[in-house]
Amino acid sequence: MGTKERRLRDFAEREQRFLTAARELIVQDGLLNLQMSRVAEKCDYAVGTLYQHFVSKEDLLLALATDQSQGRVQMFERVRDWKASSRDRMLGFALADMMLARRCPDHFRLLQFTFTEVVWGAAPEARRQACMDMHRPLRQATLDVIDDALRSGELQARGLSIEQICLAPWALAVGLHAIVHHEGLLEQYSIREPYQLMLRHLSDLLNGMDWKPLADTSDTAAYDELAARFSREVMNEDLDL
Amino acid sequence: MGTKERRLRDFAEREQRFLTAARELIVQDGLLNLQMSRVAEKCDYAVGTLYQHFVSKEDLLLALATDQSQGRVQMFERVRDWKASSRDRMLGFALADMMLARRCPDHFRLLQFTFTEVVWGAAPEARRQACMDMHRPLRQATLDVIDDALRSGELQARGLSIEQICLAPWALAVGLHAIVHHEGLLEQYSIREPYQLMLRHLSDLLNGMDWKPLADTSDTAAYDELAARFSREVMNEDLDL
DNA sequence: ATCGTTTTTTGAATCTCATTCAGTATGCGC
DNA sequence: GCGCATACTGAATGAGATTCAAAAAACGAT
Repeated sequence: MGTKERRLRDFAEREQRFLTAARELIVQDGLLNLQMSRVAEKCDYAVGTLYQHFVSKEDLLLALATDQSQGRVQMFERVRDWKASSRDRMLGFALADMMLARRCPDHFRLLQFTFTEVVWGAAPEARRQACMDMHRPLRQATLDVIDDALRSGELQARGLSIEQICLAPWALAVGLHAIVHHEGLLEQYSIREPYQLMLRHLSDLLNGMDWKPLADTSDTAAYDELAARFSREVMNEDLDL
Repeated sequence: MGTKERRLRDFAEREQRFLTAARELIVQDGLLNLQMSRVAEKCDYAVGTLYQHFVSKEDLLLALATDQSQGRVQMFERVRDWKASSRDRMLGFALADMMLARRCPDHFRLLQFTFTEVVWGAAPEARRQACMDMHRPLRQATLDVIDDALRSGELQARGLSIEQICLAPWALAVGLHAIVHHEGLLEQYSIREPYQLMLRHLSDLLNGMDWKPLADTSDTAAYDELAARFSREVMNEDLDL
């Protein structure tokens, strides 16, 4: 019976349309002004139909954040499989985020908001689980690279687990995204290229962890070169720092 | 004319009572369930009176976050003035945050929420400004320590401004707070003592920046010792890691 | 102390959405 | 074409933030 399958496919398709509409509305009017009825209207459906997909607004937001993360996950996996040193791949994760942040800064803002107690706590358990599941490979990619580094001897565990090691670059990245997307903050402190700076700080951190080969972190040309290689070999695109 | 002054004092006092009530309600029922009418009721005032102080819920939340930051600012200033190496003082900032996070984890959750586009963008400009003003000395304390380090030669700028250097530990801290306060996340990855780990990662970062004197970051006893000294000399209290 | 004026407080009414659900339509097997 | 099941609809509901006209309190001059 193919009927049921088609139904399911249609349903999934419609869900995507809702998510796309929501994304567009957020870009247009800001997260602040997102209204459920507008999302439904934009897709020419009644609100009730929208609520067949998402039991609440928080549910929708978390679903959107999860959906948007797909691209990021894929990027991270490509970075993991990149033919580059473990160290360069760690920087590669940061480069991937840089690209993404350029392409759609709203994604990180949404992520920040949905991870807030208010939204996360109000979303249904199933959706939270789905969000975690979506992010698992992203995290795994990072852990894999750390594991590679340990195995190859480029990095010493010094008593830490892979997860514990991972916390450092992870926190650095999360923090930077939060700071960057908090409008008006960085301008005030006259920091122009936060993500470029981020590469350097991450590199300093890796040096501090004694992650071989150690780098001269003040060599800005090296970052440009790495970025160029990254866009060529990972993105097949141009990325101007 | 003392009347006007007294009015102002009373007004400010009442504002504090509203903020305290809000804080208590948040602790009790969670940020999610905070209601303006409850805050007013708890103080035996009508909602309208509450709205004389805060033009919106967002305004109240941001005011609360700002108010709660006072203690943190004072701590940071005490750390800056601590008779310790610039490096230890940087770790001291992290220790101060650790204490605060223990005492009232809600503070960081609230901060995270208010810095979200949705709240920040909906709060009135004046309140945003007040929040920034409150945080300025906090940031300044960090910048001062970095400046000390540069002057004493414990740290080399290597082409970066003080603000740019500051971004690294700042992002690390913000990121860690965000991760820690996102419930259910760390447990999943079996990280038990994130803040303790944080000290080590921060220390690694400082090593990577070549911040003298370089430390053996795997020497956990050293952190305990530092923490003990911190509680004795900065807090005059006991802090168990 | 009394009165007119100004300021503050009040809380019921209003308004804005998110959310629901009784009614309607549509699809499907017979 | 019929009857059942499933999906869709959007007006009605509900929760809670916000407003504002009326009431009360504070003030200050007489």
